[in-house]
Amino acid sequence: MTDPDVRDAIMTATYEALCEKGYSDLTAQSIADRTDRSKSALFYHYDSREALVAELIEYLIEGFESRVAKTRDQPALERLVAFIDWFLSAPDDDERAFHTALLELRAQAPYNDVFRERLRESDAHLRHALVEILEDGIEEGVFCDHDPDAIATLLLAAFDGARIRQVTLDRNEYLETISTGVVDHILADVLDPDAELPAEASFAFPRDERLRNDEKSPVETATDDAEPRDTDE
Amino acid sequence: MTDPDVRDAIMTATYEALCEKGYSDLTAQSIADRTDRSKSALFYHYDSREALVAELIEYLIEGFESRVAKTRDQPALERLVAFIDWFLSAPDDDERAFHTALLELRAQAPYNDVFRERLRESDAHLRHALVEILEDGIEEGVFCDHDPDAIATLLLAAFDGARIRQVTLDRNEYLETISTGVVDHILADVLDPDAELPAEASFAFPRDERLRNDEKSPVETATDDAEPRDTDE
Amino acid sequence: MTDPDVRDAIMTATYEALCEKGYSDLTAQSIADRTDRSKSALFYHYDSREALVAELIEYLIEGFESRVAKTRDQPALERLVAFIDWFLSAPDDDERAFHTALLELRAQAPYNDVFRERLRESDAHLRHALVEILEDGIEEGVFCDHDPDAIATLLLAAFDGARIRQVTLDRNEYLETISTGVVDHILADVLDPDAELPAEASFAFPRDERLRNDEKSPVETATDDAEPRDTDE
Amino acid sequence: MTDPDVRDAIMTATYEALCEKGYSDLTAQSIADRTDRSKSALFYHYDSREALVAELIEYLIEGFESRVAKTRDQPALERLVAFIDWFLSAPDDDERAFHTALLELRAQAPYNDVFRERLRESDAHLRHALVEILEDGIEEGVFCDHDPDAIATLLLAAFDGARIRQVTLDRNEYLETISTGVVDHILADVLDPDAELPAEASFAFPRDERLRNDEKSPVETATDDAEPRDTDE
DNA sequence: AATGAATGAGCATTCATTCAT
DNA sequence: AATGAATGAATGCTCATTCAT
Repeated sequence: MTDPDVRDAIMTATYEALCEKGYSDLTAQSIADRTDRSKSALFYHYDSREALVAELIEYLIEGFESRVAKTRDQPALERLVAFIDWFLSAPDDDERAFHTALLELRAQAPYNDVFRERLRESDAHLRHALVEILEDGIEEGVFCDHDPDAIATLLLAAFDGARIRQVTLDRNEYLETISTGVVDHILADVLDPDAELPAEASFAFPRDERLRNDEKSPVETATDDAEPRDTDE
Repeated sequence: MTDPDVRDAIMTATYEALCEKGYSDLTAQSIADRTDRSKSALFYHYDSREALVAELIEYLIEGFESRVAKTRDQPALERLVAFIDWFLSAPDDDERAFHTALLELRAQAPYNDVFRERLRESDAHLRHALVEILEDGIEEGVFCDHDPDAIATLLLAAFDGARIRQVTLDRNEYLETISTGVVDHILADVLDPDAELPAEASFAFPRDERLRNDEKSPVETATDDAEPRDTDE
Repeated sequence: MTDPDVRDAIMTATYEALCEKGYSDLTAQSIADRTDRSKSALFYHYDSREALVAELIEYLIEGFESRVAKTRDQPALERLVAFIDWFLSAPDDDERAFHTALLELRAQAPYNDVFRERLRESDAHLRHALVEILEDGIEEGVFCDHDPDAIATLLLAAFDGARIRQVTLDRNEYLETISTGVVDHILADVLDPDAELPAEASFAFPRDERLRNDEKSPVETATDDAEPRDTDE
Repeated sequence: MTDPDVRDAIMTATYEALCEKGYSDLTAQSIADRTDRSKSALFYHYDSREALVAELIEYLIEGFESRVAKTRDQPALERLVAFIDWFLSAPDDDERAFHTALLELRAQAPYNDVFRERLRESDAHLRHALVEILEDGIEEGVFCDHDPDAIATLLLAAFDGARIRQVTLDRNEYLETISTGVVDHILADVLDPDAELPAEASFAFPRDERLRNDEKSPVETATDDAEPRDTDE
């Protein structure tokens, strides 16, 4: 199978191209451009453009898992607040671009079994992370007894709905309204009367370090030098 | 301006093509095929494929508005239950196809000013309809005093999040969980202690009659894989 | 046959559209836009777009003839200088646009019998006008005896060559070089030793008054209102 | 950069297609048809149809240059006569087709910066070749002292004007008249009294061997009217 | 492992022209 | 005399994918 370094390189390129172009404008060339390999190399390592993107979802899940793992030693309430924050605070440009592209990807899932399967897996991990927080919180006594699954489902729906509205309508203001609503109407019902939700997260849910594009190397777009295209002799 | 009958015909065709093909596979030809006109006729009436779709959103808003109007004489609680039902009950195949296509459209909004503007308008109408119900309910005394705008925003987020999960992950089960959660955790907080949410809607939120495809005339083309989209885009 | 006023209107519109768009971008619509009639009306009066343009050449010839007629009472040398001036002085923007478009038209002649026939006719008139000047000059004694036909042919070639270079290479400087060369090397040979070519024309070769676009009515191009194209409902 | 053989093949195909179809009927397909490659291959090597044609002009210039180089050892008067002959003798069908197409191209220059730039370059080379002849002639003592630049400009104008009339009006007879006129009225003035212009060229200005279409392989397509363009654009 | 070259299928859009009214 | 609506034919260009090397 593909060398992990090569995989990293291709996945990062795919991620960046996806963020910059969006899914429907994502071309094999635009991925290759962000790589020091050729377009053909992509197809050598992956069967199709679709497979490339499916693999990216997988890659992102792995990243998510390892980041969740890093926070497991924190108290449940802290983790919950960090999670909400991660989901519902106004994104910077890079995050926004990613969510935008991810939404496009999700929108393809109904037509694409492979994507759907990967996204289900991703959903499972996300839900699991939240359920874990809720269960740990019950154990820690900061949550009253409740059905963590059902609450997680409801929370994720609200979070997702917040995001889709923010991204598609360009309305950041919804995020805070929903964040407040979630706390007041949903979390209020599961929080132990003696516990209190921290007003602010004591730590930030970590970013995926593999995808940090440290050096914003702008990809030349005008004259694509991957192809001959000789204008002058 | 285009003859209303022609507009109806084109909009219906656009709607059907969109549902069957999805947005990214929506071609001018696929719309024309569902019309007794030629592809060129489409461009005679509308500037571009994009304009055609933008107009469809407008058309759907008009339909939504007139359907909302029809329910204004109902009591607030009934309307609320009907609204939730409309949003959160398991869709039939046609509805599902529509939601799927609509999600694709929304996913394009970040890249497309025209769509975004239309979708904002659509969002405003949807929110307004919900706010209206909540306000009427306060007046009728079935809701305690609260901020209808904030609650509407929260509800719509939860609804939308439910839908996107159902559609993209093919998980109908989420719908009911979220429906129950919404009622128990959000509506419970705004319902007047003396009032009770009907267990079931006494009327169904009406469908858009203009788009009822009575006769499922399968479009046939030579090499056309008549099957609704399947693999990848 | 078509009412002369209508013909004038259509011909003027054709002329203007041709100048503004060039021949290869000349569309029936662009002509109709410069008319208070519809595109269909054009086809009612003329068989085809080609016929429209062919008729324009005819129309221009008529104009040329009547302008030549106006100068027949002038002395040959004055007429010659005016003619050279008309041909070889730096054109203003409108003239340049016309010459540019006309060149395109001429370039189509090898492929188009109708155009070729009309342009031959036009050439004949032009040559005749020049020959007439030369013959009158011989009679007036300002030219020594020579073959007016041959000289006219040579002069027109030089003029035309000057123009094509000026227009296609955007090199106005060629015009003066050639003008001087024509006078020094060609006209010097036919001028009577006692006669002298005026340094400057005493009158300007007249313009075609029918085509003076007095009011530069800018044609709206963006949203063509000749078609429905309803963007919003 | 594209393999020289491939470039040759594509340029030859472009040349042939241009001659046969003319510029306004020149389609990417018509070029590909004259190649053993696909239409897409064209776009792999060149950015656009326009770039293809621009490159052809470049290619022709290279050819011209190398052919000029081959004649530099001839005496100036011989070269001049060969040059005039090349320009002003009645063309065979292939040459005529080429001049026709080239005229169309030149007619596009005012609208097309890329073409204009290339054609300016081409003009510079042509002028330079003529100036060189005149300068060499002065040095050789066969021309009296004169301004080679001005004379070259005048000659080229006359030549070009002769050609455009011949091509667009289908009047070969003009060529000889102008040829004679040029000799009698222009060259007579610069020729040294002791020198004499050869009545006939001792060698022919060479053809571009790369473009010799040895085997007239008629391109066949299903509905293709194989006949060279005929009616209107 | 990697690539340069090539390709075929696909698609939005334009436009001269027609025709019923 | 005139038009709005409609159309069919045509075309440049894109892109995932293949394959010989």
